[in-house]
Amino acid sequence: MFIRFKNEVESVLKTALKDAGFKLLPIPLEESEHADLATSVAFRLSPIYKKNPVMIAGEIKEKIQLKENTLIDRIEVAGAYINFFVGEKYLVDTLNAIQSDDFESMVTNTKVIIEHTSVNPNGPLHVGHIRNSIIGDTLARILRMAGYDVEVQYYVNDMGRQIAVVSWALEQFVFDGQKKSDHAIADVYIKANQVLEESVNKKSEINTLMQRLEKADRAVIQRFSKAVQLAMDGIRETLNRMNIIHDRFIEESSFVLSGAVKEIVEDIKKTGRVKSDNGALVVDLSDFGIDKSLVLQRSDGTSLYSTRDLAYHKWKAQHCDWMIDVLGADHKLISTQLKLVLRTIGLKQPDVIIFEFVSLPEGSMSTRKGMFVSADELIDEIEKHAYKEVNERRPEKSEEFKKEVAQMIGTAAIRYDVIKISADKSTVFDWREALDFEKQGAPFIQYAHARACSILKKAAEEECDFENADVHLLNHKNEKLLIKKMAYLSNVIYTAAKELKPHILAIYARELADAFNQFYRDSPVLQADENLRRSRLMLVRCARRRLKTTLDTLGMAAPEEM
RNA sequence: GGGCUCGUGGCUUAGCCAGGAUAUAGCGUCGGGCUUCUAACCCGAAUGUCGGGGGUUCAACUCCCCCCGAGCCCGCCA
Repeated sequence: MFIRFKNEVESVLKTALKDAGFKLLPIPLEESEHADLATSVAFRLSPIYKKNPVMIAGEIKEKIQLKENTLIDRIEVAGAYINFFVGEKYLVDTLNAIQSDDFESMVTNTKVIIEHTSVNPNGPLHVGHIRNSIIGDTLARILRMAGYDVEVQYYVNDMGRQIAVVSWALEQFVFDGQKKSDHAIADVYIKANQVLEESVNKKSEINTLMQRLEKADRAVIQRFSKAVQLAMDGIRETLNRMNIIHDRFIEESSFVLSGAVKEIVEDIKKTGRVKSDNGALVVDLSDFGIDKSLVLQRSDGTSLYSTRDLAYHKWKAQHCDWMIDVLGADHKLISTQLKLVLRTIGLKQPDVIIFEFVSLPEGSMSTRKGMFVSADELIDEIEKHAYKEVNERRPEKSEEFKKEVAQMIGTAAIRYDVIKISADKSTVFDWREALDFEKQGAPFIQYAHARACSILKKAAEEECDFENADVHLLNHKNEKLLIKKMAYLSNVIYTAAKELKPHILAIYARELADAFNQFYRDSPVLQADENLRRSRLMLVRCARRRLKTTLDTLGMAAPEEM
């Protein structure tokens, strides 16, 4: 509903500006505590017309003509600001829209392929990787909510050097079948790297494996695929625990086997940018200000990650309208190179979301060195802590209930802590911080939802008929603020989708829960007189829906009781 | 050495791209609130040279330049 209000303000302002004889310029609109929407456009016009901005604001206000059925209730000039306020109609329309499940989606028929996580299958996901997964998954949910047709893909690296090392390692060391398979893979991978670091001969065994693979050697393909499967099974399980969903897993090798990699190398050669450098093929991008040329092919003829990634992106470009990749900060240069190459061969380029690194207090994480905190470890720990919390608060409940709730708030807490931080901030993983349930995180939001559910459950069935609920009775300050906050959701979804910034939804969720808690404190529902009680019940139902939608979009469970 | 990103109360953090009304919130600290729909809640207080310096502007956390600090990257790894 807020979007509609904003559009109306924009539209009447534009007309008023013209009618007052001012030049049209982009109208700055801001939300502030002084108004539902304010503009400082008079300040901008002031130097152009050499006129007092306060006078300009007055002149513009005079010319504003409200249409029928408008959401704008009143307009005030304060200093040089023009302030717009919503009225009762806005509140009524908002509740009606929520009642009829009418979410303003704004996009249709746009196919988006979003790729995220795509971690090498050489070990389990660690706490750095899940930043990628959580950003990607949340964004996918936001885009869907905004009306896009979204397909989420995991690009499986099943033929890089690291996988060659894993497949080699499986034959050198004992694989611990008792362990979760991705963790067991990491064990042998770490050992193999220790050995390889000291032995040149063994390194050449890896090279031989890579060459045989590129030539589609059956036995080698089998070996690699077995190694990849073991790791991927474990990775999928972890993703599943965190409610992270991929629609498709695309194997890197498929682009080599199908000939797509050879094809794209030819495409790129046609641009005249490809040179031979000591037998390797490199692409020159210096005219774009990138001094580092991109290596397409090793001197032994095998392809590289970037080459196969180019083939993958060509395929994606042909199958969607918008590509989004979520990548770690180490991919900044390579993703820029990839985009430029795609551009030179006339293909669509992806929007790349770069997230900065998560490191440990001891330094950066490395699967190869065995320096990491796995996502499984974190989930196990947080669920243990969550269980303790539930057990303290609801000792009377069943074991099953406690476990289920612990699980719901545990993974949500992880997701919230990760998503609330802007992607371009690097962070340091801290156990104490990660397991802290006192802060206003996911459980705070989930608790507001549970409170709403509890009220609704206690109200008798027949009372939940809201045909006759009178919205006009909801005139307490906090009731209005709650409705306004609910009206704002579509705007948050839209902005988060457009700017690819999922963290703003996390912040909104906390504000929405906060607004509900304010209402909860001041407006008793079940004890209120009949008509007021019905109105407030309806408000609770709407709030519950909004909280649930918000939690769903953040990939967090919405417990009815906790 | 070069490139990209970040630097906001003790700690974590929003706002910066599209400059404007007293700089956002959480944790922690201090004080208060459960006979009332779940206190995983609520209310109040203290705490800021928005890394430093210059510049642009009527107006700078926001834009430009320089410096300092941190992270990431800099061809045949991914």
